[in-house]
Amino acid sequence: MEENNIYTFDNPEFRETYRHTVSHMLAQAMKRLHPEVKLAIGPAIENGFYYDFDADFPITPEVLEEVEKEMRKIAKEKLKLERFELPRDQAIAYVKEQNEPYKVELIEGLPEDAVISFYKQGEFADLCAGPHLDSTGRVKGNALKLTSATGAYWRGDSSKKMLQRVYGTAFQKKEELDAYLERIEEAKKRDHRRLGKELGLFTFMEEGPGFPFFLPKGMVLKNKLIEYWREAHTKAGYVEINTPIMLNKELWLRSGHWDHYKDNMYTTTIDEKEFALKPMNCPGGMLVYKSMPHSYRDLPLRMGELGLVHRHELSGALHGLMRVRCFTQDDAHIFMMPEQIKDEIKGVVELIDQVYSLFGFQYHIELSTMPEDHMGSDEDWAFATDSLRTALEELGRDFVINEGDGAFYGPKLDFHLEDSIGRTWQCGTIQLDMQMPERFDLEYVGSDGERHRPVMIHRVAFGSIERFIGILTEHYAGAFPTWMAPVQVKVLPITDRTAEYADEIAGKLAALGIRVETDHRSEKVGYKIREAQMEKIPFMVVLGDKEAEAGQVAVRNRAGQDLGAMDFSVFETMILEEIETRRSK
RNA sequence: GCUACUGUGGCUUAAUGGUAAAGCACUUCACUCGUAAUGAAGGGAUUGUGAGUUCGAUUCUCACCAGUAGCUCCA
Repeated sequence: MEENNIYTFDNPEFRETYRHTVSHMLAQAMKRLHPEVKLAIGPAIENGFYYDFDADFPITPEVLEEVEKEMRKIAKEKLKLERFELPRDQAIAYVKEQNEPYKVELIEGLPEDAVISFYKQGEFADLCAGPHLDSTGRVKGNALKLTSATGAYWRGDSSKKMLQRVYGTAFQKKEELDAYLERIEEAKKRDHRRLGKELGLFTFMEEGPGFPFFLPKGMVLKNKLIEYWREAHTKAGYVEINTPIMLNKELWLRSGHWDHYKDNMYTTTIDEKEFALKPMNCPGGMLVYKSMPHSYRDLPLRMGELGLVHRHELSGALHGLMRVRCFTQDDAHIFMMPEQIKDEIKGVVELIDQVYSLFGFQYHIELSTMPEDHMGSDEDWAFATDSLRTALEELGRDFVINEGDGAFYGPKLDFHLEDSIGRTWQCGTIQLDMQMPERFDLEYVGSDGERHRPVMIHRVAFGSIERFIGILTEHYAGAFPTWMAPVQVKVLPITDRTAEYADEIAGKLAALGIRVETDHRSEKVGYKIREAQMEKIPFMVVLGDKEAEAGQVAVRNRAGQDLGAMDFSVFETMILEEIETRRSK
């Protein structure tokens, strides 16, 4: 409009500057009310900002409220933000004088010749590279909110002191803040933990923290996903195996897990020998490969396994189905000759894309490179990493690089899906592994009659079936497509006179393999519809005297549309077509 | 694991230093009804577990267990 629109939240840089300034106001307000609190850092983040404090009292919701009030006051004071610079040693002296040890540490981490900038607003000045708004008066006091206070390690290092992090968000208009808070509330309604309970999909018990219990309806989801998985993988030329969930220590020593992953493994002693529950499926797969000789003609050998793995995750990391201590990986190990790597990787990327597309998911790919704790030579890592990168480039796929985040045995491509409140979860992964075949001394006989070492890809598409179900639940807000819906049709007789006819229709549907329930309670049809609706059942079949007489069915879908009375055969064709094509809308 | 918080019938919530209230769900009865809640009656909790303070605790304190938010870590 009259002003240049670079000063609106449509401009990400301005949004960041604005929220960064608000985070300084947060620090200023905190210092005014609690001068003894030490300041750490306070950046703008995705949906707001935070500031880390070292306070010797808990920052409770009451404290947040007071601080928030003070922040509004600071906005009203319209304090000018002024930048000033100091040479490094003077800067250190300055923050020492202010008694801010974390700031001292920050500056000491900067180069000798650095010029250090500060921003001053009223009585408060903070170390900062900027940029900032020119005045706290630009900040809309009633459109800012401190949302929570939690712990966070200094410099993200769990061996360092835990500070208290205050999260907040800020907008230019109160309506924008309200809309944002509303969105968060809406997202909570589709939280898979809540829906999982409401819809009777799965549950957790105190007796098994982090170990999900699947209820009959959740089991349908799991089985339908597996059914689809088998179908897609058979078509893509995979075979399937199954290996034990518990194997002896020697195997885990050999695979390297005992040295690199033991902290996360459940171990036990049987007949004075140590065993471990598998945290990954690969070693079992290696043994299967080794159990028979292989020719180059058999390669690539794509060996799938729905493997149940156990990992002792930290208690604080558990999160519904998204982060559990035992889960089913839709794993596969592909053994091949080095020249087959690129094409195989492309094939897997396309298979994963096909799976995610079925559900209409948005996702992004990350390429994770060599971590500090790793096995194998730098050359092997470079070759493997390059194969992954080239495959993606040839497919024209975008990806981001995640430096040093690979598995200890190889680099990987990770596929990340978004949940209902915008958090991303790693699901699919493709890991190139040049160590495991070496460790297990895997071989194939080449066209030259000589023995050669195969290369291996380790990959998952769903990632964890449990996590995938969690994400699907949020994605569909519990209204699963008909092909996987735990109950596909609910038959609702209007009066007892049509009870028998309802049973007949339900019987016909069941005979077609359709998951059907009948509501025989003596309630009004409106009530029965309401319940079926809340259970998010795709189709309701309402049966009254009219339908019974005409031998028809009156169909209603969960979108609230009354599709009217139709012959059973018409409904049958419609629903079967929807199921067979796995239509998601 | 760390920091903070939470824990009341199946679910959602209320209340109090003097042994718990409501709605939904459930059971029964009546009603036999046309596309998002018919009415009535009834059963069901020793307030996560253990210990302490107290004449008395579900309420206060401590420990443990589980969960929530985030950090660290990860599919």
